[in-house]
Amino acid sequence: MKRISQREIANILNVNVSTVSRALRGLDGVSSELRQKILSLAKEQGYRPNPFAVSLRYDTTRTIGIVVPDVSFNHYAHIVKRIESEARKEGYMCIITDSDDKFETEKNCLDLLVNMHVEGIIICVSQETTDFSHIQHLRKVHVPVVLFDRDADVDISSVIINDADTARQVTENLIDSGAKRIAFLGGPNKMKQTSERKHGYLEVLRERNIPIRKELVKCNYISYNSGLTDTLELLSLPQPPDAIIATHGLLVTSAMRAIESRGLRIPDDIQIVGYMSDWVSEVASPRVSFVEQNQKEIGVKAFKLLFDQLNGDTCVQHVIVKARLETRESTK
Amino acid sequence: MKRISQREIANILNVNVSTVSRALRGLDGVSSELRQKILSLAKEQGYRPNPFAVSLRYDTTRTIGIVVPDVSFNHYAHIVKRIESEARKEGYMCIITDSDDKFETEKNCLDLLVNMHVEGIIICVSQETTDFSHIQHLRKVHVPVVLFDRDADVDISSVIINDADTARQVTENLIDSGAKRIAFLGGPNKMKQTSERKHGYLEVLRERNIPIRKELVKCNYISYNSGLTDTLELLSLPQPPDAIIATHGLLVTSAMRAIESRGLRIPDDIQIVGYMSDWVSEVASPRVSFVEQNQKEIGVKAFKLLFDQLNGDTCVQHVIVKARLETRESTK
DNA sequence: TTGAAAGCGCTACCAG
DNA sequence: CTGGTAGCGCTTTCAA
Repeated sequence: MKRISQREIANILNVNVSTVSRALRGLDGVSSELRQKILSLAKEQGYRPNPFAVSLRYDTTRTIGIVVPDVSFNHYAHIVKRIESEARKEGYMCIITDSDDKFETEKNCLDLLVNMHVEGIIICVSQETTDFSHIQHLRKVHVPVVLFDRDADVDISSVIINDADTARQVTENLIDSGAKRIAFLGGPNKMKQTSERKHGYLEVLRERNIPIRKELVKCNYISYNSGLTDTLELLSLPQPPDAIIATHGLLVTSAMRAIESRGLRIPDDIQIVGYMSDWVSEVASPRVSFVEQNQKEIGVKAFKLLFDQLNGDTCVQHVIVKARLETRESTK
Repeated sequence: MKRISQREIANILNVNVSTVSRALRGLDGVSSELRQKILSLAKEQGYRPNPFAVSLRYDTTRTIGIVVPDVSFNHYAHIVKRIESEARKEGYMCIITDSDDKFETEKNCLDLLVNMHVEGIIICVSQETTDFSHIQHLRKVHVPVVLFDRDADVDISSVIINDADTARQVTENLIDSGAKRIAFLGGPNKMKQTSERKHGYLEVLRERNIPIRKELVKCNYISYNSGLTDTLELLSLPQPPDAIIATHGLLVTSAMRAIESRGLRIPDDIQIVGYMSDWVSEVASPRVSFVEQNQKEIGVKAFKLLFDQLNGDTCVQHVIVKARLETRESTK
């Protein structure tokens, strides 16, 4: 019981394939009785158009590619899920790839996607990515690209949150609740996301005349282990921090473990605020005050930007999705 | 700068496409100098084979479909990620769909996948699914299927964990640590996964001569809210439970919230064990004793089962991935 | 060693 | 209203 094709339907009914094609697509030029016969046979035999033949014919794949540092990470999983559903509404399929937050793997992902002839790509670059030439190359071969979550000073459309601004909110909030020595736990300094957030943090410290102590700023590779190590170092300082800002979910959870391992209480001994998803904040105990990033909107906007480009819009757009601090129990 | 095709290469070099095709694929029958010319031109022009033409030609799509109740849920995200990487090793692409844990959406997902002419499908059915005819239908149209995580008494290959056995381990462990009134928080009774786990739980109670109190067994729709409601009801009983077994991540976290809202302490006032991913257990506080489900192995085995079928193996296999209790801080 | 032609499933165009 | 045909990019078979 193989799948039936238009040609086979045509043969059975002794008509031409082109007639079958028209009938199946509801085009004019087929008598209604013949159309009925064709449609009912197609239905009976479970006819499904072959999308590969259609793609080949139209030279269009109706497929887009997604690259994320880790699909199983809550934040990205939610964004990807939303991009998918938006894409499907417009008849696009998604190919999802995982760069493992590594530059080399990211290049492989893009290569795979280009091989698959995707019509566009939505990507959150790896934390290692400082050279964007592989992405800019995509535009040369006419593959529209949208960056999200992490962008850079390149001429490519992007969707990010108001990074510096949220860091300001967080820092001010901590100061207002009595924190004197706020530590900053970020990603690599070369990531614009990190530098922006750090900038917001430093700005507020300056405004409030709080001395900036660079031993309280830890910007290293983002991973659970480095978060653990960095936090333990912070807690071992002669004057340890009484608050921590962590710019990534992994850094939040690892920092909390480090704090716990030292027998300190949150928020009494030390406060913590993280950039993390609401759901993870809710699971943690105490619930973590967090920067709500609205993954749904990021997903929607990212697809929209790509969709516009797919439809011929050539201007580069930078969308800022407003994120805001949500206080829970890890701050005073 | 359009993508270049074999024909164009052939035209430029004044040779035939078939020669180009052979050269590009490294087949015999091309002089090495001509092959060199072809390869270098292809490279220079960034030639990429059109996978749609190849698929059409071979009548094979090298694509498989995945259906899960919620891609953004940690447990499934990890399994999907693993299936993807296994599939890629064998040259298969994955189309990932999300049934939202609903029967109707699940049918739509399958329809979409069949339309895309996937060569096989790996699916975790929704909690609403009791009728498996839509899945059995797939076999009629020669689309191999593998169930995972949740199976049923149907003649389809599957990968699940040792459900009843893990429930036994959990129950025994709780009894040994002094629990007298163990509640069971499960999914719908019609789900085999639930009934198996419940069976293990009840069996141990009988063996240990512990009276079975049916008000301690709550098997309803799986959701955060129902978990909350059910747990609050449990805690309001004249003789509330001193331990809870929760068979789904959502039920674990909601139960913990309910417990917290009543001002009870874990594990002193009430113990809890959950079927959840290690990562979520690690984030929670106290760390939750959990049934380690080894998502990687589930993913690997699920793809292997499908791959075997794709290669002509017709026998139905049921694989049991050994899960085991990992005790943390939520039990004594 | 190279070329020519057919065909995968579908659609578009032109003819009857 | 219906049929015939060419062609999307690729591979395969047969012929030169």
